[in-house]
Amino acid sequence: MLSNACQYAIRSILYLGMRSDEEHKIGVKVISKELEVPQPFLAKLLQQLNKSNLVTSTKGPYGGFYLSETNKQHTVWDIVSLIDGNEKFNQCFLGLSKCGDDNPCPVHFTVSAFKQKLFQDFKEKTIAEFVEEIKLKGRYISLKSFEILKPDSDS
Amino acid sequence: MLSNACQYAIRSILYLGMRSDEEHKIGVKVISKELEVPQPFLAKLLQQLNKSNLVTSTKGPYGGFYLSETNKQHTVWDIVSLIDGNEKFNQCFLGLSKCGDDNPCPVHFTVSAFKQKLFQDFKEKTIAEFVEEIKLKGRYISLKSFEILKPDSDS
DNA sequence: TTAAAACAGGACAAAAATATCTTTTTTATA
DNA sequence: TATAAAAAAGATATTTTTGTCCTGTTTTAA
Ligand code: FES
Ligand code: FES
Repeated sequence: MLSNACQYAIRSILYLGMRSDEEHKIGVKVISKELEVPQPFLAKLLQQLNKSNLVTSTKGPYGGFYLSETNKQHTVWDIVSLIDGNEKFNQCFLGLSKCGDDNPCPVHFTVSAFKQKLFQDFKEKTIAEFVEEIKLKGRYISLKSFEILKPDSDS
Repeated sequence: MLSNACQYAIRSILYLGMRSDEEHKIGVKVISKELEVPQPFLAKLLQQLNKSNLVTSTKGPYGGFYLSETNKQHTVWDIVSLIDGNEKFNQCFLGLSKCGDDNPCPVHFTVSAFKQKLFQDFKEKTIAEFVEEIKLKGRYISLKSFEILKPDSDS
């Protein structure tokens, strides 16, 4: 449903939301290892995210990526629409040119409710809120290193 | 979510379910025009579907594709798993290697319920039942030619 | 001042998905 | 039996997505 690029982007941003701030920047190398994402590909992605103000970066020794408070006020939807385009959740599941209650395809009513819900979730919840929930309820964004993102594993 | 190929396949089969039987076969040319799907690509697809017994075909003049009664007893899931593989609805929305209630990603519980539901729908309902519903409730599988698939438009 | 660390940017490469073309086989029927 | 219509099959082409490589630029600690 989402492209690899988009999945990488979301996970990276959530990761940065969990682990970084202006005093603790994280380099591409670390992020790509932790999340098991191809490094050069991720580098490109982060560039793009940086340009669109979804992440912040600084160069030089001790440089790296982090989420500023402003960055954290963005939503997952901002990521999706940047990477995968903003028609992602308007499209018909069977590829018809128009999706709507007035000309529903055979699975429209099964799919539609869900799309709405997910869309809202993505559009309303800020990154900050997602991060909060991850910390609280324990969600995973990497399988490699379970512990780093479990609740209570952080200071 | 589904590949183009898979969407084409589902729509073609539903179309055949609506309009064809052993006495009324339909050629690739017609199907591709009606559904607005690239012809040679569809031809390949139908070959594949034929091999897997999801559609039936005969060569020669007055030949074409149709759904036998056996074909109609298959499910949409059979199509999806053939074309897109049977992991399609087991995969994590964010691309994590394992998807499950025990190690949920941040959107797992939003997505999971839906996936279950759609999966069931696709797995339980036969093509015949889908076709029935299309006829009864009026569902679209092509936008180009609305009328051909609306209820009451057929004999 | 300098060297290393890190991001930035452009060009390139590989793989997968999508689409097309050409030839062969089958078959109804004139 | 010849012919034409249609699918089957295999080879090829295009596009998109994904991934890599190399060189440059900025920053900063020593
Ligand atoms: S019309 Fe197909 S999902 Fe809405
Ligand atoms: S773990 Fe991500 S969708 Fe289930």
